[in-house]
Amino acid sequence: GWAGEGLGASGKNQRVCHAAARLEMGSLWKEFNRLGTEMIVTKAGRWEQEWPGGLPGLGGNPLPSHSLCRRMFPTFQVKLSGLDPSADYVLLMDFIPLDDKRYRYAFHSSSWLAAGRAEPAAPGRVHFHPDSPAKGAQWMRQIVSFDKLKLTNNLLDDNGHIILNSMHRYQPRFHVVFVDPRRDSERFAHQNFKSFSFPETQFMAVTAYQNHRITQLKIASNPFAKGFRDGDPEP
Amino acid sequence: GWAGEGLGASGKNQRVCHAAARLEMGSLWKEFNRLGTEMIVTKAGRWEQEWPGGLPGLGGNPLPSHSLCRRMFPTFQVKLSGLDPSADYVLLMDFIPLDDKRYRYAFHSSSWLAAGRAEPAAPGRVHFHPDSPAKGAQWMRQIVSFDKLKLTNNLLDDNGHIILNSMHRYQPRFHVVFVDPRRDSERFAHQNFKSFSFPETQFMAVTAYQNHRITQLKIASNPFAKGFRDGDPEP
DNA sequence: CCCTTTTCACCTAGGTGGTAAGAT
DNA sequence: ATCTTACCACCTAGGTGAAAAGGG
Repeated sequence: GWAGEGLGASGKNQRVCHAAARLEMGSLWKEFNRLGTEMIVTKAGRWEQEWPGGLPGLGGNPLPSHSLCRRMFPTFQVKLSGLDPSADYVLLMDFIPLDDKRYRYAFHSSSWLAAGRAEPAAPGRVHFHPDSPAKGAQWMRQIVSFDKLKLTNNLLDDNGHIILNSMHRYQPRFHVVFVDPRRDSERFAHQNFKSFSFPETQFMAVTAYQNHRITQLKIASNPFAKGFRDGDPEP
Repeated sequence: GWAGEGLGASGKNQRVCHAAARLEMGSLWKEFNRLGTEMIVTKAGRWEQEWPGGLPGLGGNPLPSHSLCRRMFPTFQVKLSGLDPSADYVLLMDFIPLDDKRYRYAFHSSSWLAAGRAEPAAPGRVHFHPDSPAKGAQWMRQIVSFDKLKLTNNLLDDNGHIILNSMHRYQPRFHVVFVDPRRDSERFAHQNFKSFSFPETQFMAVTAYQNHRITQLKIASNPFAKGFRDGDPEP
């Protein structure tokens, strides 16, 4: 029989097997997905700002006022339920290649075309939600937002950002991990997490927007892009 | 003898008895303290923004774009050492009245005068550092900054801010609390924390600055007040 | 008179896509 | 030709003390 921590029918720990995640802003994600979501990736963590050959008289590098790496928009946000309110959980995200292709955008037909095999995959990083670890009760209290997550195409990034290849497609994944207090918790690692993938959140990584309708939807829906909106304000 | 968790000579748990905290920006604190540090307290959490009698046609209150409660300047920041890197700690602050007096500022003599007994003390709140709980290693890795801590004179504040009486003197206190994993940890609560008070951080709560030299030092040293600086820039 | 509240211009800090130049 | 980078104006968000208005 199963002793100690109870296991659900799925072979998962009871602390995670009932966990459920609802994607927030689902209609916005679907609107982007219908057009083919694009997410900007840039280089420029701190190291990028070094003077090419060093510059005498200046101690250290002129650090940029803010990191130039880009967040996702829409932001990945979920409403959680089914957690044990008093148990500890870590929440994290990763990004998996949707295929092994490289793409290019055909402007004349306004469509994406496969253009060869994928480049070598970047080191597979994960992004821990900065509030981790926290109790189930706290995670379920309100929407969990991954708005600190940043994307880069810099293979040498040392700021812990998510590294993606431009012109490749990705599927964001979301993981709920129960922090098992048992001494030999490693033995149960495979039972202690539950993962979620929302197909409407898949996207193409780009260094500049290709599809003009994506650009327009970003401008229309991202508050930080308000400066590029034409007249017609809609409240 | 002492069984289980070891206790130091102080009767404190070994996890906290070696903890040490160094106040950051000590010279700036001392400069303020020499003049008599003042900290602004305001009302205006969200509830303050309600329309007096309610306004038809508007769903809910017009929430302010940002809370009007004020942070401390200088910010209370410490560098920690002597923690157990792998143990969990909660860090928090509270504020204790330095005496039972009310004060007024005599402009002619540029000095503070006692002016009667203290008003009833506000409910004694604490401010948990938002990264709590975290491992000793993480707390010790870099300076711990209480820059999210906000002060208010609103006795009915429901945003969890620190409530202080204007024209009263306070001593900030800093507490390191070991998160005891034992079932009966309540029994050891008195052994599991260590507190720190830095005399140079004591201050007078005010609704508007009284001492002009304090105002000038705030303007000179707080980046957010740069707009009020006269010429002479000093890098 | 003393103290508090409100509103404001002016900052810090950082998230947008546009644009032109650069790289391959 | 295609893709990437650097810099920019223009936003959001929010932390300053000044000044005027308000209240006892």
